[in-house]
Amino acid sequence: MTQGQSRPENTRGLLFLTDEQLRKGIEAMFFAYRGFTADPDRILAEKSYGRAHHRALHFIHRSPGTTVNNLLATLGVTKQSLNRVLRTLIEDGLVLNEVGIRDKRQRHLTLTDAGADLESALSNAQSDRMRSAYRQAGADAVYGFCTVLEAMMDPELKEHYEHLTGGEQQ
Amino acid sequence: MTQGQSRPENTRGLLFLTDEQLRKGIEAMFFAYRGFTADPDRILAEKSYGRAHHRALHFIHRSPGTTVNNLLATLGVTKQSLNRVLRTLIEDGLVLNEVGIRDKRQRHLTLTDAGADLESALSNAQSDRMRSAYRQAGADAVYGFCTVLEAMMDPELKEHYEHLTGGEQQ
DNA sequence: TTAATACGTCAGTGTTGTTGACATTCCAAG
DNA sequence: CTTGGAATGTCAACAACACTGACGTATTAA
Repeated sequence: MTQGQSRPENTRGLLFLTDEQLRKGIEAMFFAYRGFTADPDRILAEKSYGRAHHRALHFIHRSPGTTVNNLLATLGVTKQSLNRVLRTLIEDGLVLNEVGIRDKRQRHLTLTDAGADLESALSNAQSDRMRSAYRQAGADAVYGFCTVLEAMMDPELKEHYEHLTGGEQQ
Repeated sequence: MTQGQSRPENTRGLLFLTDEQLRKGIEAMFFAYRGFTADPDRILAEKSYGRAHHRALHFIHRSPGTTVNNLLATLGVTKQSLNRVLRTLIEDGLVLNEVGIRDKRQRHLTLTDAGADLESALSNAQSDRMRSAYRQAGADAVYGFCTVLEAMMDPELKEHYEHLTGGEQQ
C-alpha cells in the first residue's frame, strides 16, 4: 500500500462508491491479472505452450478423470479450441485420454506423471506470487479479496467455481 | 457467499496458508476476470472491436494527451500491436492524434466526443458489475480486494497504476 | 429404428500478440 | 552543421487462441 484505496464508507446501510473508487478497482484488476499470469507464462514460453495449456492442465489436475464436456463448460471455450490444446498435450504425453466405462462416448482426462510435473511447476510459480500477496495484505484482506471476486463472477461460472471446491466430478 | 473461503488464520504473526486456499484464490481470479470482461466484450463485439480497443480507450480517457510511448508502457504491448488498434480508432474518428508542440516527434492522444461516448458505455458496463460486487461484498471486503490486487502486481506495473491515481501526465 | 449425445476433425476467419527490418522526423551533442 | 539516437510509423510474416460452420463416427437412450 503506497497510496492505497480509501476505504469506502458505509452510510445508512448502503455502500457509497465514487466513480474514482470503481475505476481504481477496474485498473487494479487489469494490472493484477497481468502479474497473476506473468510467472507461469514465462515457464510456458520455454516449452512453447500457452495460457490455454496451463488452464487445461490446471482443471484436469483439479478434477482427475473429468470429461471433455465438463472441461469445456468450465473453461468456457468451444470444443474446437479446446481440442487443439488437448491434442498437443496428449501427443506430448502430458495428458491421458481414456474411453469411459459406463459411457463409451466419453473420454476421461487424467494427467500423466510428466503432466503432473508441469502442472505443479506452473501452479507453484503462480502460488508463490499469490502467497506473497496474501502475506503482504493480511488475513482480513484475503477474505475480502475472495468475497469480491466471487461476487464478480457470472452466476453460471460461479457454479463451476463452487463445484470444484466440493470435489465432485464423474 | 454460498460456501465462501475459510478465513486464513494469523498464527504467531505469520499468515498460515494452505494449498487449498491458494488454489481457490487462483481459480477465483480466473473466473472473476471472465465476469470482469464479459459486459464490455458484448458491446465491443457489436462494433467489431476487441478488448485491446477498450484498453486503449480507457487509458486515453484516463490520461488525455498522453503519448504513444506512455500508452505503450502502461499497456505492456509492442508498438506494432498498439498501432494496429490505434489506427482503426483514429480512422473511425474515436481518437485524436496530434503532433506534439514541444517535441514534434510525439503524438498526443485524446478522445473525440464519439470516442468518449464509447469509452463511457464500456466503462459503465464494467462499473455496474463492479459496483454490484462491491455492494454485495461490503466495505471491508472492497478494501481487502484492492490491497491484495496491489500486492499481486509487478512492481513496474504498480508504478503505472499509482501514477494514474496521482493524475500526472504532462 | 431413430434421435440425441459426446467427441473429433477440417476449413476458414478474426483479434491480438510477437519479431525483424526499415523509413521518417526531430532533438541534442559534438 | 552534421550526426547519433530517440520517437514514431509501417510493412511483412508468424503464432496463439478464440470463433463459426459443417461433417463424421461411435454410442446411448427414447
